[in-house]
Amino acid sequence: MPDSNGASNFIRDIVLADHAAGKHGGRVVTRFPPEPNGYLHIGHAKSICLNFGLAQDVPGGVCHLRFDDTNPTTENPEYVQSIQEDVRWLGFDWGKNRFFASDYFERLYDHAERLIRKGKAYVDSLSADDMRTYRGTLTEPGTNSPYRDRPVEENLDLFRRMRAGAFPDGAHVLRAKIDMASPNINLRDPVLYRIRHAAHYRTGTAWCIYPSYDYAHPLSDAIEGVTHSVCTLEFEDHRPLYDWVVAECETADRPQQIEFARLNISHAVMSKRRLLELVEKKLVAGWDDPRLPTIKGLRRRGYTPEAIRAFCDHIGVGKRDAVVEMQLLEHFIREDLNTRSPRVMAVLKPLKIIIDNYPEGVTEDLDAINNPENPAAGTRKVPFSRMLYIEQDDFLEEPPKEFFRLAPGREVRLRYAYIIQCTSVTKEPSTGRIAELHCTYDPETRSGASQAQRKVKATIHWVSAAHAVSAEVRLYNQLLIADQTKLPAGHDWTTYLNPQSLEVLTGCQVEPSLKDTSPGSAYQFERLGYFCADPDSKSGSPVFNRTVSLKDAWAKIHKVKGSR
RNA sequence: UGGGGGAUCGUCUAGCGGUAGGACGCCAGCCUUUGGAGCUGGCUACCUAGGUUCGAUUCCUAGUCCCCCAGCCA
Repeated sequence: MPDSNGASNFIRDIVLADHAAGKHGGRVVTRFPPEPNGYLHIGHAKSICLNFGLAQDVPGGVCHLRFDDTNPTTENPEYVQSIQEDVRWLGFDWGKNRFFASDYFERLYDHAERLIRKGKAYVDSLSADDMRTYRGTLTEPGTNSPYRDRPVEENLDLFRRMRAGAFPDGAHVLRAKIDMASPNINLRDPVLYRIRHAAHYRTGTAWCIYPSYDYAHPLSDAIEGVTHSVCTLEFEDHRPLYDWVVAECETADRPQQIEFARLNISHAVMSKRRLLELVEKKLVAGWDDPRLPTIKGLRRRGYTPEAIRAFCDHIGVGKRDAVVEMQLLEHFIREDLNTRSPRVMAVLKPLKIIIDNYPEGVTEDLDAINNPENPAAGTRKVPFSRMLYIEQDDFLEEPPKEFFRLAPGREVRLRYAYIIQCTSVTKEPSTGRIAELHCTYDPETRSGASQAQRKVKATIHWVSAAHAVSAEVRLYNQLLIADQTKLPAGHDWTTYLNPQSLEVLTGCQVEPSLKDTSPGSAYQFERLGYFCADPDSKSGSPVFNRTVSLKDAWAKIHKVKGSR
């Protein structure tokens, strides 16, 4: 069923059909089940939008937030905290339905003993290496472990002693007794429990055996009454095992696993392993570095939850591997910010100009439109005075044919102000670099005045030198790698990172209205792009992160396109 | 050469028996107190080969290619 934009969501179709047919008694319960071993990224956003969206699609639908914390060595409370913040920030609410797989450890254990009694699970004492050998290969069947036929009582005794801490790590595991000859390797007696003498961030040292994903996940779903358990494609092979666990444990609820294709974004580092490596090697400032596609990184860049949700809605939910272009994500943040972000003037690389015929000590407050797309945003006053800054790129001493901005003798309009003419160029004696420009202005050309309609070939932005606020601007690129899916074997992927991923511009001049900007708010700097006042900046002066440039703005500026 | 999935514009994605639509992107033009935004027009696709059919992207058959699986990770 196509949504407003035409993107498909086959899982929604299934859920809607099940709901209409009265399956599961008409209940719809989904869950977002992150392992708290890292920060959430845009790929998780797809899953979050999907699962919470499904619950919203039917009356009475609910979506749980469940932490799949069955591996004590990788998980910690910081991640739990950040995950919750991000889900909320994205605009979703799990209400009272926050769960932890670790809360089910006792019940999971009970079910395991029952499986043993049913003869459906056994304690294996093979080493990890031997177990691998016995498992066979993709093309050859496995072999039964010599421990496979241990009597139930011995299994029970061993398993209880495993729990009691009688054995070191790796001495034994609990395995499901299914079929060592199955063509599906996941069914060749998968491990249900392993011994790990490690402290868990929630259960401490209460346990030294921990359930595996394949055992804990389906059971946790069933315990919570989840009806539709949505996961990614790589778990398709696990579905028979998922169903086996649910069936053999004879739970009241029988959840259904449905798989979809995970999100890939071109040129973005999306694997948790790599993100963690970037953070740990301090190649980025942290999980919230604006160069990362983490939710927190996107937030610092000025991405809005609305834009991310619209993006997730647009890309659809299917089963084919797909790589979405970064430009599509950027399109959605532009579209969103275009309607809501105020336009302001800022000069990233200042060039001082002096209006020689403008009186000294005089300041005019000129009216500027806050958002042409939204008249309700109103206007603001921008101070104008004798000494101004313009963008270095807006002046060329020897302009080529196609350059229509300021040059010696040339006229140009200052946005919301006057038409000025460049009369002379002053250079630094030592370096020969341009120090400042002298200009004259035409008083009749002020906005609204008699000559205001006079046409000139270009309009440029500016700020008053005496009133401007000095700011730091950080131009972030995404961290690029050559091809995230086809990294040559044996290469250190970090060598593929974009070396120009961060450019810090100090001494930028922004209009005074930005002096006390609220953290996290986004602006459109005229012609320069969208910028977000860094939500977490500790600096005294304003710091702006580039959200995304105006569409192709940089390329066009440098192309010095011809007349308009 | 085992099993499980998947193949429609450059990219995502509709159509599921009547010869392909949308979005991103790109190109051209219009407009503009910035070249942004907006507007107009254009661009390129049904994996291959057979078959069924008046007619197939849609059905059948055989291939091809891509992805996933041999953690006591999730």
